[in-house]
Amino acid sequence: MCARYVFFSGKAFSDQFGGLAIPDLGPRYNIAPTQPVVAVASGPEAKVLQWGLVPSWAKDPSIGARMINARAETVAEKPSFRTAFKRRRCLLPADGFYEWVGEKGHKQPFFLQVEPTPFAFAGLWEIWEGPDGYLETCTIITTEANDAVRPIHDRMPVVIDQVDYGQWLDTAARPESLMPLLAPAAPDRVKMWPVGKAVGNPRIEGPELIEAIA
DNA sequence: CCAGACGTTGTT
DNA sequence: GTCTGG
DNA sequence: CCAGACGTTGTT
DNA sequence: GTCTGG
Repeated sequence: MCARYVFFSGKAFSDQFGGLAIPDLGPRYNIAPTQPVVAVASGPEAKVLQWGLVPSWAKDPSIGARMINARAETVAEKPSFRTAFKRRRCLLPADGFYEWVGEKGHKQPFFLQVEPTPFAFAGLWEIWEGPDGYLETCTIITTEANDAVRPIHDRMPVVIDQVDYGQWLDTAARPESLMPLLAPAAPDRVKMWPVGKAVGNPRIEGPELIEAIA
């Protein structure tokens, strides 16, 4: 899964979009569900979205906290995601993410990167209309882990390559043509190392969170 | 027909 | 133990 | 994912 | 909003 990630700066990512202005929320070393995140939607258009997709039909937006990931294998069919998969795909820029290994009480966090950085997660976004206005939210698509990640986890976030940004954000793209983009990244692009347990607390933030430990 | 679900992950 | 919030 | 709450009434 | 279960 992908439930915590890192995004240092919009500058390098902006260059990948020919200078598109990216909102500055960072640098962030511990982005957690329900928090605001940077995304690029079709256009391309940069947006700030709340992490945790709230379907348009939801009665209560609290469901978003449990919709932080969508499975690539079923995203085109699931009622919560299929509308966004057809019409509201996005890219979520990132410099890395975290996974935890081991049993509760003894979990060891790892920091993982997919080179070259920054990279972009495949995401979906949605609009929810509540009594106090509109809420725009998003989710990160996951797929099976590649050989590099599998030793620590069986799922990983989908990374869209720069060459495929246009296709992923093309509102006219046929859903079938998008499925090949939802494959795991090549194993040799993944770098990972163990980090301190402080990252577990979503209120702790800072570059020391991604420093390798012995 | 209406009522109720609609999700992922990890763990057991 | 389980659910909610970040 | 982990951290933190998990409840009501009355009073200040 | 749409689908499934009763």
